Parts: sequence; structure tokens; C-alpha cells
Amino acid sequence: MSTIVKVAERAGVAVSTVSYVLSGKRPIGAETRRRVLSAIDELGYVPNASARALRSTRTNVLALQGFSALNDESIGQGLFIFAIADAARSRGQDVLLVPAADGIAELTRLSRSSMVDAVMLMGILVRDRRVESLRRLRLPAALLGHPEDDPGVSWIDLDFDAAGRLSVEELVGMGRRSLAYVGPPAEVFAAGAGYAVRTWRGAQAAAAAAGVTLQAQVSITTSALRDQLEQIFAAAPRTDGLVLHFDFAAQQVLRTLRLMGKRVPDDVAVVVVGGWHHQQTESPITFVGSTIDKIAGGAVDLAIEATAAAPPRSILLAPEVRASAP
Amino acid sequence: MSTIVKVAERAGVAVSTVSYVLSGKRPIGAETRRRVLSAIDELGYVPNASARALRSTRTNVLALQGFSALNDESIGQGLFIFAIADAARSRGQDVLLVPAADGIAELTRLSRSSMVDAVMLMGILVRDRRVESLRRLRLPAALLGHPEDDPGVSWIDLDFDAAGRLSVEELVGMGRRSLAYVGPPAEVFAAGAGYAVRTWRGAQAAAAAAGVTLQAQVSITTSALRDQLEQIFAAAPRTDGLVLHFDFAAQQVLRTLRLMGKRVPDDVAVVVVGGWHHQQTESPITFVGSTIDKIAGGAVDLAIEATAAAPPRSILLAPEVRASAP
DNA sequence: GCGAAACATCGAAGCGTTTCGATGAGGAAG
DNA sequence: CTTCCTCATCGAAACGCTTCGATGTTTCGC
Repeated sequence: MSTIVKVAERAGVAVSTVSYVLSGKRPIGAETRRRVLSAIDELGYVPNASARALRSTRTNVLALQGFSALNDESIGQGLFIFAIADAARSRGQDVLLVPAADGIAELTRLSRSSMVDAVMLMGILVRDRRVESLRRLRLPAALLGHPEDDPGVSWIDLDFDAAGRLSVEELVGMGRRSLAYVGPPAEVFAAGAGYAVRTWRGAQAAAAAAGVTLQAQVSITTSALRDQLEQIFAAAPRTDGLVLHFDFAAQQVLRTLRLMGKRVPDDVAVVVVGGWHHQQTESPITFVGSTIDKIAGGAVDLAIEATAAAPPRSILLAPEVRASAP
Repeated sequence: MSTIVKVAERAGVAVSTVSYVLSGKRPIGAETRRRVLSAIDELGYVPNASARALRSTRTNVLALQGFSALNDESIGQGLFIFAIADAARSRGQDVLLVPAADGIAELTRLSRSSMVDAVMLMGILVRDRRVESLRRLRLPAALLGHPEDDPGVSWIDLDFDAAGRLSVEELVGMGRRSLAYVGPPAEVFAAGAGYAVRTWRGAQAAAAAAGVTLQAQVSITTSALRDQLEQIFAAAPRTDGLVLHFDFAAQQVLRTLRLMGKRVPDDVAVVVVGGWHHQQTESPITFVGSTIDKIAGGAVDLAIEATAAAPPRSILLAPEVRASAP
């Protein structure tokens, strides 16, 4: 491994000069810069991250804690994790992965030992004990999602309440009056995941306001999807609109509905609400929410801010509507 | 942040004594140890990871590169990533996440800057350019999966060839003579992913040896699963055995088969081959392969070994059979 | 009761950076 | 032709730890 000393020797300059060439914090003569850069190049020099972090008290690493592996959820999680890793890289940060099972203890260790500059938490619950600890321990942090009370920590979240409302309003706008709601697995509701609770709440409110029927929410279970959909139509045969939380189930629902002889969107219109991954090109489904990339980018920005001891800030993303193909 | 100096002062000992208490590399008197430990406790001291890494040239961090986000694959990937993170933690290592899109360049940066001690790569192709670079650059590494030629780098992999054979043999053992194969998405084959190619090869070989029919492999596409299964039975109505690569599709396939009026395993026996996640308790399906945790643990062990400049070593896991519930 | 070995602890060097104050060379101003 | 700046570069300290050799103190064998 070559060090800054070797680079300096080779370029015939002082060590500090090399450092300034790299950081640009002081003016350097053109010829000197050239010599230093080519020495760096010839030696394949890469600055030692530990030395740098030790001296500058910044590691440019962010910790990311996943949510506890509720089975069906790890699916969507993978998409988020990579979106966050990409967003971090594009901002010069690296991401250290922390399993959720470790709670706040691991995050504390990482922060206190200066392995990471800040931490990011996914899958925030309406009442989340981790958040309180986070503030008490004064860990620089950003949340993906937000608890009910002001967390005293930066967070970013899709406005799921609005998204829930909007999804119903979309269906109503299409002339649908008899709606049903398919939400995340029951455990997710039971745990109190914000996105689940708020979306359902929003949908209910909008249905009441518009005076349309909204059948009680059914928790999705991939393996029993068909039964669940049957059940919905058994309870209300005239159901002509379906709100579906989470896009990864969208294709399955679509297929199952077709198997049941329902045309989408003619017989039943489907609105998917939440964070979506890819640009859905041709689809009979309407999406209400935001892209995963936007949420991920915001989260990383907040985490970086927190690093600089900035006051907590929150971002509530207004849901967008991506209409179904005609 | 408290440092080792503060701890030493508080305990009334030399800095080096504190260090030795922590590392246990030299004998320390009982009373001294007690004082040091309580000073550490009172101050909430956590050693600075950068300083430690700088001095000892070990970071206890491993890089993990995911595979390029072939859509359907990110699903299984999440499970693997967390399994690896857990395995790493239980061995005192942390995991830095690297998106696959960055190729080998990011891994090189991380290794050369001493941010990580070793790198782990997932989703190795039969001919994988990354592997060659890895060896040329002499990066300590472990692969999850293995290329065709000796990579000159440690790797761990399920013996997918054997697993493919075994899955057919299981079906044959159940008296099935007309088999079909459902494999990973076509892109995965096209890219040359080892697990896809080898499993199919093994299954073919076993079918030939046993003299049973094995219908050409169908690449799974979650959104068109029903069509694909229909197609299989259209081509060979007597099909009575199905080999399915990947467990995350298992429930869907099961459900779809039932929708089609097939009883499992009476009409059609299903064998799932690959790495599985949870202990499948009551299931009409037979699993052939290995648990994700075993693969993850082995990979981390190999990466740690590589850290110590150990000669490359490979682990080919013999597939296990978890028979279907009677 | 003396020398040697074992034990417990200390002090200081060094890991590879960043950053601050100092220094020398030119150039502008008087 | 001095004096004062500015600009480019240098030298050294410091970040927090680990580790090696040195030092003082017991303990043991004979």
C-alpha cells in the first residue's frame, strides 16, 4: 500500500502539499499539482480511510437499519436498501448494514465508535421505542417513516394519509362507489407500522367524505390471495374499485382478478398506493405515492445533514398520481 | 467522546494498561482490571474504530456486493443479505453494502483505502469478469457461487449440479416419470448465473440416466405463472412431477396448481431446489438444497480467512433433502 | 538469603492523515 | 532600493489507538 508520504517523495513535495492537492483547501501551483497527480496515478495511491477519519472525525459512512424480517416485508425491503445504497454513493457516502434485530444497541456502538457519521432507520412504527433512544443518545439520525409524536429527529416519509385519501378519490373520480381495501399483512398493522395505519385511515376518511362504501381492510397474505379476493366479492358483489397497498403484490392481484373473470379496470379499477420502484409503463393500474428513489435520496440527505448537527427537519412527500394507461 | 486517555486517567493507570485490559494480550492484576473496567463503564467509553484500524490494520468490516438488480431476484437477495449481515455480526464483523452496478471498482476502492478487510460477491456467473479482476488486484475475497474455471479465490456454493440431479431422483423415487422444470427468469440464464445453469444441467443428466421425460425448462415470470404452468400441461398432460428452482415462488406455484385442479403431491409432486430460508414445517413440497444461513455463515468465514492471507479454499455444500410432509 | 524467573505495569513510538502557523520568493507600492 | 503583501509550499503537531521494550516488584528454588 502506498501512502501519502511515498506520493510526496515521488512528486518531490511536502506531504501537506499532496493533501492540499487532494482536498483543494489551499491554492496549489499548476506544475506542482500536475506532478502530484501523476505520482498518485503511478503509485495507485488511495488515501487510507481510517487515518483520514481519525484526523478529520468524519467517516463518510452511514448506518442503515433494516426492519425486522416480517416475512412478506423483506421483499420490498431489498429494493429500498439498494436504492439507499445508490443514493448514498452518489453523495460520496458508504452504507453499513445493521440487522433490525439488534435494536438500537448496534447503532449506538457504531456511532460511538465513530464507525459511522449518522444512522438511518427503516420501518418506523407509530410508536417506536428506537426513536426515543435515538434522541436520548443524541445519535445523528434520519428516519424513513415517522412516529406519531414529534420524534425530535429528522425524518422523511410519504404522506400516506394523503395517499390513502387520494387513492379513494381517484376511484371515486372514475365513478366507482363500492370500494374494497387490501392492506399489508396483519402483523404489520399489529406492530403499528405508520404507512399501514395511516394509509388505511386516509382511505376511510375519503370514503366517508365522498359517501361511498369502503369495505373493511383485508390484510394481504400472498398464499391466500385468491380466497381473500373471493371473500371481498362475496361480501359485496358490486365492488368496482380496489385500493391495494404495496406494489409488489400488484401483478399477482391483477392476475388473480382476471382468473376470477373480472376485467381491470372495466369491472374493477385498481389503485396501488405506496412507494413504487420502476416506472410502470403500460398498466391498467393507477399508482398513488412516490418513487422509492426519491424517498431514498431524501433520507440520505437528511442523514448527511444530521451529521453536521443541523436541527432536525422533516419531509412529508406529497403523493403523486400516475394514472393507468387508457 | 471519551478516549482511552481519559479512561486511563480516571483509573489511575497507563494508557497501555487500559489497552491490555481490553485486548487481554497481557496479564493484568485483578484490582487494576476492576478499576479500568469501571472507569470504562462510568465514562461510557467505546474505542474509536478508526484509530484502532489505523494502528492495527484491521477494520473488521467486510464489503458485500449484491447482484445486479434483475427484478425478480432482488426478492431472494434481501434474505441473503440479512443472513450474511447476521453471520458477520456473530463473528464480530460489520458489513458494508456495495451495489452491484459499480462492478469491481468500488470494491477496489474500499479495499485499497482499508475501509474493509475483505469483500464478498454474490451472484457469481459461470464466466464472471469480476472474479478475474479480483485475483489480479489481489483483493481478499470470498464468492457466493463459483465460476466455471478455478477462480483462485475462496468460494462457497451449494452443489447445484448435485441438487438438480437429486431433485429429479427424488421425483423418480416417488414413482414419477413425466417431469417438468421451472427455472429462474430467462435473463438469469442468459447472464450465465451458475446456480441456474448447473441445476438445470444436473436435472437433465439425472432424467437421462433414469430414463424419464423432463420437459425443457420454463423460465419463471411471476406475472405469467399461470400461463406457464398451463403451457407445461398442454405440452405434456401426464406431467406428474415438477422441479422448481427457488423457494420464494413455491407458495405461488402451489396455489396456482391447486387453482388448476391439481392435487399436490398426489397429481403432481413438487420439488423445490436451492437455498431455503425458513424451516418449512408442514408442506406438501420436498426441498433439496441447503439453508441460507449455512451458506451465509460459510461465506463470512471464508472472507475472514482471506483477510489473513490464507490460501484460497472452496466449499461445495452437498445438498440436503427435506422431505415433504406425509 | 540470593539470583533468576515470572509477573504487572509503564512510556514512547508509530500507524497515515489533516491542518495550522511559518517561511521564502516574487511583485507592487512608496 | 527598501518595505509590505500575496502566493505557494513546507514542517510539525495532533487525532486515538496498539505494541514493543523497559522497569520495578514478587516469588521461587536451592
